[in-house]
Amino acid sequence: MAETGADRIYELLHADLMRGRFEPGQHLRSSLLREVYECGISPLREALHRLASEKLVIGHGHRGFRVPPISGEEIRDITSLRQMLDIEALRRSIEYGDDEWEATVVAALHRLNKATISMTGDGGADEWEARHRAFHRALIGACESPWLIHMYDLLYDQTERYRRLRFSGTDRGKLVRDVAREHKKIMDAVLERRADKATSLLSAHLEDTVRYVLANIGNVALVTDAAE
Amino acid sequence: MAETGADRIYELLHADLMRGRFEPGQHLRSSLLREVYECGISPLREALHRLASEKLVIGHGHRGFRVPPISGEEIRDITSLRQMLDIEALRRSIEYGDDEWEATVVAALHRLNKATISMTGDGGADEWEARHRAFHRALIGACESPWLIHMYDLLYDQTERYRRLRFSGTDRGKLVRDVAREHKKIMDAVLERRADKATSLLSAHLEDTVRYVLANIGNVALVTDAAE
DNA sequence: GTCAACACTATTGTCGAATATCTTACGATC
DNA sequence: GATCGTAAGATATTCGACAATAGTGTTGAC
Repeated sequence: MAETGADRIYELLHADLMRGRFEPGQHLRSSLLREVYECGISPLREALHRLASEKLVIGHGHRGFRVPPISGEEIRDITSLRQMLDIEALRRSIEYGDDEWEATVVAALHRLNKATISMTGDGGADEWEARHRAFHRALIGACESPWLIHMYDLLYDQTERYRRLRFSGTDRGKLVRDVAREHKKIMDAVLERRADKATSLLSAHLEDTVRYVLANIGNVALVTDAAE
Repeated sequence: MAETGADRIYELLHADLMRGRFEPGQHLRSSLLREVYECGISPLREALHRLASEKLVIGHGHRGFRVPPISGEEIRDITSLRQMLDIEALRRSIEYGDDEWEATVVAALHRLNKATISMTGDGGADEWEARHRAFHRALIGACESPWLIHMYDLLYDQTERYRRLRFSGTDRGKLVRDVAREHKKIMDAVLERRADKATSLLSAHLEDTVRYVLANIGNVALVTDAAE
C-alpha cells in the first residue's frame, strides 16, 4: 500500500491521530516521532506537512508541529459542513447507484455489525472504526463525484478524531448498539430509494454524534490544557 | 509571511502552478525546481507534499511529482461542488454580515475593477487574479465558518488553475470586461440582501467560467499530451 | 524585588552525501 | 523481427551532520 517510507509514516501517524494516541495540543517532537515510527527526519517531516495540509496537525514555523486543539465550535462547524456534503453525496448515490452499489452497502453494514458484536478491547475499536468508515463511504460511493468524495473524506477524518477522543465514563458499548439501529434505518431507506428519508436520517445521525461529543467535551478540556 | 524556507517555496510554487508556468502533466523534476527556486531538496519536497495533499500536484511513489492533467469532467465536478459551497457560504454571509463586511466587499470590487482597467501584460494578470480572488473571498467572508472557507479555498485554487490555462486565440480583455458586469450584479444583490438572487447570480457566474474552460479545453489537450 | 539583557540548551529546519528505485538502451534468445 | 532479461544511467528517497531559531534560566542593574 505505502509505496514510500513517508507514505508509511503518514498512514501510521494518521491512524494514531485518529485513535487519539496523542493528546490535543500536544507538541509532536521530531525526536519522539522518530523513535515511535523508527525513521529519519526527512520522511517524517514530509508526512507531517501532508497532515498539516489536512489539518490533522498544525505546523508553526520553527516551532514544529502540534496536535490541533479541540473546540465545541469547531466540531459544530465541521458537522454542519459534513451534513451538507453527505446529504448531497447520498442523494446522488441514490440517484445513480445500481444493484452492485446496493450490494456493497449491504455488505459493509454486515461487516460493521459483526464488528459491533465482537468488539472487545482497544484493538476491536480500531477494527470497528475501519468498518464504520467503510460503511459510510459505501453509502456515498455511487455519487460519481471524486471531488465530493475527497472533501467528504477530509471532513470524516475530523469528525472521527473528535468522536474518538477519550471521554471518561461513557458506555461505549451502548453507544455503539444505538448507532447500529440508526445505520440499519439509513440503509433501509437507501434500499427503498427514498432519498429524502435517507438523507434526513443521515443528517440526524451526524447530529447525534456532535451532541455526544459536545456532551462529553467538558471532560477533555482538562486534558487539552494539561497537554505539554 | 513565509516563516520558513519550505513555506516560501510552497507559496512560489503555488503561484507558479496557478499561473500555468508548468504544463499539465509535466514532470516536476527536483533538479529543475531546485534551480528555479534556489533551494535544497528538503524544503522543496515538503512543499511538494503539501501541494500534493491539495491536489495541485500529483505524487507517484519513487517517480516524483507531476502537474495534474486536466479534464473536462474534472472541472465540471469541481464547479458543481463549488457552486454548492459558494451558495451556502454566500447565503450565510448575507445573513450574518454587517456593515463592515459590506464595506470590504465594495472595496474589493473597486480594487478589482481598477486592475481590470489597467490590466496589460502578464504581470497585470497576476495582480488581477489576486484581486479577483480577494473579491470572491470577501463575498463569503462573513459566513462565520472557518471550515467552509477552507474548503472554498481548496476548490477556488482548482478552478483558478483551469481558468488560467493558456488558451490560444481567446480575447482575454473582453472576457474580463464581461465578468466585471457579473461581479457588479452579484454585489448589488448582496448589498440589497437578496440572498436568492445573489446566490443564483453567483452560481451562473461559476457556470460561465466552466463553459469558457470547456469551450477552450480542446486546444490545451494537445499541450497535455505533448508534456514530457 | 522586578525587569531586561545575555548566554545556554533544546529543537527545528536545511544541506550534501549515500542508498534505493525506476527508466532506458542494449543485446541475447526464441 | 519480436520479446525478454540485463546492465547502465537518471532520478527519487532517505540518512546523518550542520546551521538557525526559539525557549529557558541566570545574572546584574535599577
